[in-house]
Amino acid sequence: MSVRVRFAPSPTGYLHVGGLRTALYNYLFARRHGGVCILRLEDTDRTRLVEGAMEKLIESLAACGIEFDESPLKPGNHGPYIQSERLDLYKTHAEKLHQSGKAYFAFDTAEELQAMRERRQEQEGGGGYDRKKMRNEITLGAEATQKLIADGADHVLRLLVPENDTVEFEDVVRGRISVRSGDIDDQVLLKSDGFPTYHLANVVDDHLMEITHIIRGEEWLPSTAKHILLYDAFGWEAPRMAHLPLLLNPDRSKLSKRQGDVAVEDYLSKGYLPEALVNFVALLGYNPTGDREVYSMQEMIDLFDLSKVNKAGAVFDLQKLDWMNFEYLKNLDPQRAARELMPAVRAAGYDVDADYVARCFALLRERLRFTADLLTVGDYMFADPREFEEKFRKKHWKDNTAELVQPFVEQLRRAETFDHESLHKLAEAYTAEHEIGFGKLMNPIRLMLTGKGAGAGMFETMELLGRDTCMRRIDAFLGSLA
RNA sequence: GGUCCGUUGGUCUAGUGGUUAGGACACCGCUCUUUCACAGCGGCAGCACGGGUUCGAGUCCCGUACGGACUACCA
Repeated sequence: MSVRVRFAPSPTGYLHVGGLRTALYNYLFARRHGGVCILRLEDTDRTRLVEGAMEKLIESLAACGIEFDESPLKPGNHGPYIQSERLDLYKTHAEKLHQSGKAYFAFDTAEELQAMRERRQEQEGGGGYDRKKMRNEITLGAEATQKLIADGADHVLRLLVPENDTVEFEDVVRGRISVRSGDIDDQVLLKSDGFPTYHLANVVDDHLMEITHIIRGEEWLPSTAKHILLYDAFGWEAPRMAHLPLLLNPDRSKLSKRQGDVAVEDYLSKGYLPEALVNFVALLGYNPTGDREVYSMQEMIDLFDLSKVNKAGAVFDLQKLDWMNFEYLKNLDPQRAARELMPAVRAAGYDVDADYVARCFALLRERLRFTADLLTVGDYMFADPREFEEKFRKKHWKDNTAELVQPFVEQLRRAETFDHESLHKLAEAYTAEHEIGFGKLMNPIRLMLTGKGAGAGMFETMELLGRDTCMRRIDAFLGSLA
């Protein structure tokens, strides 16, 4: 049987980084095994609909290189792929469950349920839905139940959980898990608005869509027993389960908005490269080899092994993300960087072309954290410096510096060629002749040309800037001293 | 409270009975050097605890502690 997996987010309006990892593992697993990866939208909560959420989700996923074989935008043979368009399916399956005596109707109000919970908490130290004491098909009988429904009473359908049973299943990452059925609540399957709950919709869809492996976050582990019960009730075989460890805040609680960014789009708009984010997130709770950190998508696919996924949650460490991003930044194609930078370059009013920006990026990339830093870290590549760092100036510009540098400046003005190699030779000859250290000459030049004490090699910088710009800046600086 | 799950340096991890417990981030130091970076080299630091099983346990079993998730007509 060929592998079919799905990523099934609810449309909250953004893609959570934890969701990104879940989607990624599903994608990797499918690709690794020549299977199919499906995107299904779980929008059964009508109170939490967000406009345009699906498009955003798909966009973020696509930006990270995750594409689906079947999705709402690319239907296959198992559609529809949006749960709100599958209501009839849930209804007919719920009916089957009711007819076979595996589920029953209930009429309790929210207040009654609340009161019941408080009572059980106090008197019995907890417990789920008390089916023998509440208003439902079991206490009321079939006839009264039918009449109530016919009269239009609000009702839900609940799963009749067997009393003395043990639910067991094998999780790919956690091994055998077993739960006593007595500890499982009579879960609501159909809500009073006619929509299914997650549990029903999920099970019905996974079966109908012929999902072979459910790969999802650990927060679903406690619900899985309920789902197994549902598969049993339908007489279906359950897919293989794999519950991924949670992504954690630094304080080891579940990764949340309160403690930082959780949306993929937040990271992308801050300038993290999607490849880096994906690589980073892939290694949270998993490492295919243990002695490497950087993997291309193809390598991750080739090496992916679900059984190697860790059991413990992993802290989302921004410092390591930064490092990972830098690893990708160092190898980023300068032309691509330039392309992404051009709008900002134009907006800043700099009259340079993409090729120049690309060369600047190649020169300065090792001093950037994000691509966009080029415009600040390397501002002097685009405009003459207006300010000169006081500390650097004090340290490298002494009373006799102008005098010492003057002849070299004239050599620069007349130099036959202005490429970095000949400039380097020129400077070497000059410092040798005047018996001064290299820094004595180059630091003042750096100051005059860039205004700051941090930057790429001076000769490469000068070559890129060009002679006219260099001389203009030097003359301006020297002129301002008088 | 109950149920379930987890626990290798500060963080991410490799490790499936015999290793001087490996790698990475961060941190510290050194080297390189025209600045800042990069790079290279070195250092700090770990198997939660207690019992078993075994000739031998980070690895297997039990317990304890700690942590987390779940406990909705949300997903």
